[in-house]
Amino acid sequence: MVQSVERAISILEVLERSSEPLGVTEISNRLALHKSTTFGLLHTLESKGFVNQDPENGKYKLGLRLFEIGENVHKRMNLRYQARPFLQKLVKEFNETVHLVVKTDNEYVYIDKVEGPQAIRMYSQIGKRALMHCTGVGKSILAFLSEDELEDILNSIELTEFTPNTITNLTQLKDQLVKIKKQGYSIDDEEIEIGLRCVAAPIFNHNGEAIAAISIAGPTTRMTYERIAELIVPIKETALAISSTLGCKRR
Amino acid sequence: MVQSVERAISILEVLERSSEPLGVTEISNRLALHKSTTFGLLHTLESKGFVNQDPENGKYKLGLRLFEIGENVHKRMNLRYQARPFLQKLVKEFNETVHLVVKTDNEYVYIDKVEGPQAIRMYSQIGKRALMHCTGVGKSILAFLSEDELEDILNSIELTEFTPNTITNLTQLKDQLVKIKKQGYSIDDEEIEIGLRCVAAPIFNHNGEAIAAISIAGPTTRMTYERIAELIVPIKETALAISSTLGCKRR
DNA sequence: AAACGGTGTTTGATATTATCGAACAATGAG
DNA sequence: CTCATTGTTCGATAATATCAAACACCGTTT
Repeated sequence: MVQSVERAISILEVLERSSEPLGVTEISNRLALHKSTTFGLLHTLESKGFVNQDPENGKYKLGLRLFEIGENVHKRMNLRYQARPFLQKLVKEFNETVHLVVKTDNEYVYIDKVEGPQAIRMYSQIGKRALMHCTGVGKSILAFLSEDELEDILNSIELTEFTPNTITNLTQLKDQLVKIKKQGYSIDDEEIEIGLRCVAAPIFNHNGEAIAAISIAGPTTRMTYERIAELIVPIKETALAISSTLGCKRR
Repeated sequence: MVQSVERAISILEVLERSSEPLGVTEISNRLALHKSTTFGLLHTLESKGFVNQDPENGKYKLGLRLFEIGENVHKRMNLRYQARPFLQKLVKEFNETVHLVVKTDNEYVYIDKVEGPQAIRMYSQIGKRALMHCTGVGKSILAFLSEDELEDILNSIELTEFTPNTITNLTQLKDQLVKIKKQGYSIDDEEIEIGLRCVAAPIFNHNGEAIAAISIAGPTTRMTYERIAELIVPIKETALAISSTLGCKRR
């Protein structure tokens, strides 16, 4: 491990967590570094555009170059761009927030969303992780993993309870995953948050592997069971359409 | 300057430029580094999620963490999120591609776009720079800069000719900027690319400073002068609406 | 106006680390 | 099985990053 690089990245992370720009001394205090060490690291990061210093008050913030590289990372994933029109079509048709989650290693990350026009919406943040055992998208990907992969994941996550509806029993979760695999979609029935319900379906790549999922979510006042029933076919169709763009042969 | 940090960032940039994952040896060759040096740097970057190694073939690519931080940078700018619904409304209404460009230091960067449904569209890349003298967004921000700021920028850019319509004469450009300021919008009339026309308007922050711009662009076959005339009021209104969300008092 | 406190910035000695040479492990091709 | 290439490891040391000390700058207080 290269300590200097670790320190530089720690500086980026401090700035990421901070809601406002920070000065050399403040960053040094937070990371227990000498001021001149911090200054040298910042100078290097600044020369590459990773941070910017406000000439007015000398404080530092994250630079646009990170956005450029980050956007490049995202474009590389290909999925968000191809999926975007499909998400927009769903929102247009059903007026509820639609999410796209991608599976990476052992994490599921929200990489896009198109919000519905309603004032009451599901809150989520692009770039943040999706929980696997108690979200529609999480369960719909889990259901299509190989048994080995599923075991690995189930051995590594905690079935934390968020609401009385959260599935915290492993056997019950597995049973539900079997059902989800059979029906081709999953429902989050107030499992992560009381008052929030969604329906989700998995997206497959050209090898037929579940690599992502989409969901339509909303408050239970609108997301009634009747409404959910109406959404099943469209969300499955949309997930399949996206899968097709990824080269997946129709199942 | 901290050499190790420079090297680590150079690795990220090599991976950014590469269309496919790269191995340790390849990265070392491109950066003239020793393999074990490169390996140490990659190991550190990987531990922080900045790169990932494909266990199948040992090759490295940019990691999702960069996307997370990059998205955070972007959210910090506030603009893209608040502007997005306005852009979507314009696209819905006029069926042409809409762009959002933000001004940072002496650069203008595309930070969002909503593409119209038409097959023939203006090509642009999020995160890339917008030219200042020959794009609608560029000119519409230039027109509202302070004289000092404008002089600095005009002294630093080259009025490169892209088409016979590109303004390459400084006096002519200044004259047009005066006109743009008066009318509150700008037009790119096949100045950056033959066959491409757009109308743009500036966005102001709470201090009344032009910090961004939006544009509607399309091929001249659809973007006729009649069409342009129809778009002026809506794009100015939209830019003003976005400015209002940023706290700008109506001018 | 001067003093004070705090921050950003600079410089050079040296403590510490990053580098690299050598070697090994792993893998795919022949 | 052999060979070539790449990824990975390890430790000596060359080179760098670190930090102590000091300075420049700026806003606040007296």
